[in-house]
Amino acid sequence: MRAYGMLSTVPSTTPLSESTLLAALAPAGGRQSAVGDVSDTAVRIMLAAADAFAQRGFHATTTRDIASRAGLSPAGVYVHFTSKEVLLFELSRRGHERARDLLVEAAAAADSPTEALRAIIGGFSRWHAEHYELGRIVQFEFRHLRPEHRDAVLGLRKEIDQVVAGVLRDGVDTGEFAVTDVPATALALLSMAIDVARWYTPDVRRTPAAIEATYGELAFRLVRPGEALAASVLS
Amino acid sequence: MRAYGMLSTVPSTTPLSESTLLAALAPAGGRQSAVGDVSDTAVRIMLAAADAFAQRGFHATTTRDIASRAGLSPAGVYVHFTSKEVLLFELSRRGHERARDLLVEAAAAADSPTEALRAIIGGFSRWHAEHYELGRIVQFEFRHLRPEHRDAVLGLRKEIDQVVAGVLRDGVDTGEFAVTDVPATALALLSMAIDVARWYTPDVRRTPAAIEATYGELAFRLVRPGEALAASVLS
DNA sequence: GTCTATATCCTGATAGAC
DNA sequence: GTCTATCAGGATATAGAC
Repeated sequence: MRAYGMLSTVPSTTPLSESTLLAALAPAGGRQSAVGDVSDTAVRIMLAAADAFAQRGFHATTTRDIASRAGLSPAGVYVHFTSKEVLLFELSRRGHERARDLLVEAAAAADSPTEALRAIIGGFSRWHAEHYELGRIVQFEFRHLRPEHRDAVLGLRKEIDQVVAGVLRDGVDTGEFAVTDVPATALALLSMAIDVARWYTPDVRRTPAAIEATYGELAFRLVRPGEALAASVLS
Repeated sequence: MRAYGMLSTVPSTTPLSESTLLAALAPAGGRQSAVGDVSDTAVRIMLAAADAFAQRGFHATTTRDIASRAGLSPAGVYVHFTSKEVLLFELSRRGHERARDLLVEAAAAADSPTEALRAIIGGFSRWHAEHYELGRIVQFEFRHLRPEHRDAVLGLRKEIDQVVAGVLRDGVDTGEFAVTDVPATALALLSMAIDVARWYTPDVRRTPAAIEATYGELAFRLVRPGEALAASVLS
């Protein structure tokens, strides 16, 4: 994410425009089944669970719910996932990985910290709208993971933090940004994007594309230098 | 919230510095019992439920959990609240009312839109840290309310939105702010503050007071005019 | 790999004594 | 207003036939 322009053959908008939950679960180059190395039935179960978890929450969702949405008997789920919590973990892990990949790719493809910031915060916000179901699971069902699974996901969350903080530091170095507290600003930027998953529904008037543009712009406003500082940089 | 300076005898920091969950549940002038018109036992139950709901979520909390934390038998709860969901509603309603009151008072006590914005976003953020338990219930357990209770709370949420949007419009009118999309900016500002309840715990290094200062400052950065616009206002 | 059937335990809420 | 005891149903997960 520091080598701006080096990977610019990867257009930053392509990975951000996928619109199905299935796409959000799939790794970038997956091919064998729809989602990497798992069976189609397992994918059907994950999609059913994602739907239910996002709609009602982890603990309000029953294994019978998931099974019947996936067209299976209650017992059929356990051939593919050893427990309901493991199913949550799989969704959470894949969702975090996908979100992180989007950020890393968008940052790498940008030609400047300003472009990178717009791309990552705009793209992250759009992702939380387009995939608001998976986004809710990733962001709001986290605490229902068992400790070992929580720890695994925490590592991915730190990577996401680091992408944002890295772009901010780069922009401070080039003078494009004036940020007094990089970790706090990174956190606030992520908060704006994460919260999209809370309020967004397909009924809402704003489109994911509009959200991308608006939040990319708001992100830049939050870090741009003020009048005095801008003047000193320009002189 | 438009009569800046009219209520400046009410210091804006007083309502923001209360630090117990009990204080967050109490209406500003309540006196009879600790929390308005309800019995001490009902308050004990609400505190126990708030603790449990914030820690584990509504559906993962059992009525036996709540009862034992409140020092009651499982049946004892039902004398004071007719169902677990009604208990959630009471917490949610009181929490929303308290948060709204803080915003309204902080906005009214400020001498300018700039001060008002710092006070409401800083104060709202601080509230979500100091009362992160009630904050989580208010912000993240909302969907587990029954439809009629959700509707009641939705009205309060709209009032909160309106306070923020009103301050933004006032600042645009005076030229202190340059905001292209008031509803979107109000939403993003609220997102920053709301998300504090998700990540804050007492273990975290930032204090609620530091969060208030940081987020008040970030809020202003998001709306301040750019160089060109600032110059035209000053000339 | 999927089913039917079921074990085992837990859930929200209530009945009725004190 | 609080208790003990309990209802009636639902929860996750497993056993064993096909």
